[in-house]
Amino acid sequence: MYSKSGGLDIAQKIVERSLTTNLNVVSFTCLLDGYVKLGDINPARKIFDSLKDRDVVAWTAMIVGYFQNGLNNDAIELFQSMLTVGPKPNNYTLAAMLSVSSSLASIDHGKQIHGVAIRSGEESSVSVGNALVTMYAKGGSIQNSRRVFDHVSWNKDTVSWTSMIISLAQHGLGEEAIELFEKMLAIGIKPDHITYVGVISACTHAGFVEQGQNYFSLMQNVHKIKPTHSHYSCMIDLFGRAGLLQQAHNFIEKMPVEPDVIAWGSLLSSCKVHKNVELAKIAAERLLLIDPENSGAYSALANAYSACGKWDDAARIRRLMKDRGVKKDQGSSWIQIKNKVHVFGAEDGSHPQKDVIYITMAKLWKEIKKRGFVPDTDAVLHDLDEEVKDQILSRHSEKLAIAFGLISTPENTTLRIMKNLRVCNDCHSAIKFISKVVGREIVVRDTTRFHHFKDGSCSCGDYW
DNA sequence: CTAGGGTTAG
Repeated sequence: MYSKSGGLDIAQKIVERSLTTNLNVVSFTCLLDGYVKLGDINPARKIFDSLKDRDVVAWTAMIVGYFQNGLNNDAIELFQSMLTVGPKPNNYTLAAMLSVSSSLASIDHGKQIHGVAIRSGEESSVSVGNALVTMYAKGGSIQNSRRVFDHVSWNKDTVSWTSMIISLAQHGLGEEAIELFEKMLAIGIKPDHITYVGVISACTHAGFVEQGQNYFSLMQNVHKIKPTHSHYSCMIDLFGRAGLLQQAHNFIEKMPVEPDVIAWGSLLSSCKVHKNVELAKIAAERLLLIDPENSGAYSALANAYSACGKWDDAARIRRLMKDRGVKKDQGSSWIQIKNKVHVFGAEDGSHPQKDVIYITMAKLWKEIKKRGFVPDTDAVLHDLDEEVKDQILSRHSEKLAIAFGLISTPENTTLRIMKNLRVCNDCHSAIKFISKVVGREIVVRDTTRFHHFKDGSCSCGDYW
């Protein structure tokens, strides 16, 4: 029965357990956890429901199970019933719930869990502290991350330092991230392979190519960490974003492991930024060999062609993509106003206040163009009239979310926007202007990082 | 038996 899909391990675990303990909560929680690891959440829940004496570990295992299988709402629901009818959450439970919070649209939930952690005296537990640092950073407040890191009295370990370094890097504070890494080394905390992913990526986003290379050597020679695919990809990204495409290409061709999707994807996106069609073709072809379903490869390749006006080639790629049935993910942005999350797609006409939103955006669009903003019509993938392109750009989801935020909040309020994809070039430039025109701070969360727009510039220093 | 940190892209 357990012979397939790794089930043998579970069976073995149970047998071992039942030899050393009585066959009760512990063994069943072990079984529950086994199902969770296989992604079989329903049988896991059945076991949980059938348990008579659920202890804190069983509750936590079930909550974690939901989280790891992407079922945030179920995790939250179960945690809430744990608070009323279950045992007191421990540091494992709270750390897991903070991870759940990190992936939500609003920071409020995370703050509530922080409150629970303080009241139960778990704030200074390492795992809770680490999760707090990440939760606040992903929620947009790097200040709060730093506050936890610096002022909560706790025994910080490698994960703590790594979390803070990565958080700083994601907020465009590459120099501070590197400073912190140096401090970490100075006081004798050992970096591990993930620390180095963060450090090299910090160098990448700060444009420190040479320093990134030095750290890559340090990692191998001093800390004896063997580079993984992640590190090689980080290095390609380091060269590529800096525009050193030849170096990036050399690196990928001669690195000692087979380049993966991320490696080629990274090179491809750099080719797009620096408009190198020839290399983009090579990268995209190699990428599609490994992963023919990769919508990003088609889009990026089409994008590279569009960027230099090769419309026919761009159209050919889009057709190929369609023929192969590969779907492009739709971009969407959302903003929380009071207790409601408002979601926008590109050219979204579904919001009840769409008219006011469009009018607001049109006004802003005019105003920022007057101040020198030039729409990046190259970013539009089709061969259309400039005027139509212009309108498509002005209705990207993040711009609509911002327009809505502006009319729904008092002056000077910081706007916090979330987006499911990377912010496009045009939006990035437009939002800089908007922040200046309306005198507001606008924080936009990408899939992976933060942009703090203020007074006409962005924290990423346009290096993202 | 339960926990915390990750690089590309759309």
